[in-house]
Amino acid sequence: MRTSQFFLSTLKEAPNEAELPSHKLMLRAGLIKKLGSGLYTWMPLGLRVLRRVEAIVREEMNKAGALELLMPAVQPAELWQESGRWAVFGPQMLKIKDRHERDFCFGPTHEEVITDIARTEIKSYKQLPLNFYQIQTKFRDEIRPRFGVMRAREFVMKDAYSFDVDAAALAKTYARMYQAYSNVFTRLGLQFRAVAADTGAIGGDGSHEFHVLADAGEDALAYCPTSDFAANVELAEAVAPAAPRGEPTEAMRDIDTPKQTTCAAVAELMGIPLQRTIKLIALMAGEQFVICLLRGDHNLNEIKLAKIDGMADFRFATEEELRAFFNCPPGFLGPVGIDRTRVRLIADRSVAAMNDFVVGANKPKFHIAGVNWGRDLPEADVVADIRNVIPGDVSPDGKGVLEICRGIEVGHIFQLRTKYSEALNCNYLDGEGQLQPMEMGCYGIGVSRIVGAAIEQNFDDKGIKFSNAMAPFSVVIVPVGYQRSEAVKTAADALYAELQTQGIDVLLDDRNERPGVMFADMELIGIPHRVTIGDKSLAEEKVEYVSRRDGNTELISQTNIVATLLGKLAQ
RNA sequence: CGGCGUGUGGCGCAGCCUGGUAGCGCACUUGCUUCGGGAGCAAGGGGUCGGAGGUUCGAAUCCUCUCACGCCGACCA
Repeated sequence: MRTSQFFLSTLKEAPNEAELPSHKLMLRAGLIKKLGSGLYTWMPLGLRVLRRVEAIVREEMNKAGALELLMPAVQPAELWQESGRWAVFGPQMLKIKDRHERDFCFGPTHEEVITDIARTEIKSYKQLPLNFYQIQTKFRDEIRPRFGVMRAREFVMKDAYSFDVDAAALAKTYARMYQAYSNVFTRLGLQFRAVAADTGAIGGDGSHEFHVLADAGEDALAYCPTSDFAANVELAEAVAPAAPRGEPTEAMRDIDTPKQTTCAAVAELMGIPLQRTIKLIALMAGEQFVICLLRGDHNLNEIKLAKIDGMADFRFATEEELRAFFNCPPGFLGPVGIDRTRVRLIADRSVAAMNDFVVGANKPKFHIAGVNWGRDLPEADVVADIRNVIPGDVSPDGKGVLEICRGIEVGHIFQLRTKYSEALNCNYLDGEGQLQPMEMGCYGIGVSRIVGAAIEQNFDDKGIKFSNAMAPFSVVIVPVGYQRSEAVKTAADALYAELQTQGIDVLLDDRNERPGVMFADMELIGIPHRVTIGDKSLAEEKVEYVSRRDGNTELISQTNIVATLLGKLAQ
């Protein structure tokens, strides 16, 4: 492609709607253009990137035995009413009516449609297993669209749905998808991690999220650098302290804390580590007043808490409820001297193992130090893991210490089991002629989100650094003086033609621009390999090669440049 | 949904407080010069100031309503 025949629209300044580097760069490079909140046009340059991601996803899905189809983006309400999700999905679903006032939605996902296909098409175990996928535009009316294509309302997703005869067969399909996903992200040249994800009501170890590692990620991940453990922070187990609780060594005493209403402030005043303080969180579970105790440096994990018996439906106590129970303002609350018949006390495992700790005194402007279980207050009613892990915690697999990083979720694989097949009567006949619900799995990849995530992970002050696999063009030829020097024009045209016959996606910048403009544009849009052709080096029958990724420059003879580029692209 | 903020040529902004000819940089067009890191000079084109209503002799500017967009939040005392 010649730039004179293409459409480039680069900007020096980013529109101020963008916050994240990737979002700014995508707008500046002219990859996308915003139409409305969460709605983006993929401009010709950006579409080339999107298509390359799609192509890799498609190849790996096909290789894993999945079959591509394409379902309607608009779906009738009846199917969703049948599965019960018409009401459940809520305002995230864009609902529309046709001219007959019949209800439809713009598909936020396709479980219902695919299950309908399966239940009418698949009758026998002999037809299984099957795995269908599509690359489709979805619409989810996000509460707050942001970060450009990373959290858009309309987006491109690859979604696959598998059907197996039983759980064991599903597990095999699942493992194959796990491998396919790893292949996709590896081929795209991304740093990623597969992490165990929350399986919600279905349970089991049947779900993994694939995250591209980036500081701007919306999810916090806990991982162990010395093993392969990785999990969403909400899900990672905080291992119980190995050492037994120490004996009391201090006497209980009041501490004057006139203004210290937080653990951190109290610890600072006393000159002690935050780890010796305990914070109290008051909740209501139905009519039951509940107190949770956490170490000062820990945070409550509501997902873990909700899994404790009787805590499925809890809420935070109001300030009135707090005052009614403690007769004390927030900021000085503690578990000592309270009426334990009226409260359920849940202690985190780390709290249960503490001695000589500091808590609120239940009177304004005072805390108590030197507090000990058994001696100063009865043991907790429940001891459980109710906190988020923090860096430095022991890894649940015992093979090291946890680190926390941030990630952008770009893939999610899930063993649905029979949730939808039972709801929608999606059954097959087994070898004994018995009707069985199909075992389903679903597997998503955020195709358009990947483009944003990849840029978030690979950019510098000049612009985007695309990998060979994702770049809109693999090589750009920048002739210096294309319109003035016959030698330059001849050499550039010859190289351009040769690279094209080699099947390389090459861009020839034949604009009558100054070199600086061409360099800056090509760096901004992230073409990984640049060949500069000018009179000076041509005199020695050489051209200049520059790598966008590391900035290295080499002078290469004209006879070797094609081979050199082929080598770079094969890496 | 709640809080805050922003809407002025394609992009980035000033002007608004204190009402009186709509401005700057980038981009765009033409000419000349320049030509290996976002050129210089000169001459141009392009804006119902988000929309509606109101106050006023006069509104980008003041008032009311509305729409769009953005940021933060929806949690721990």
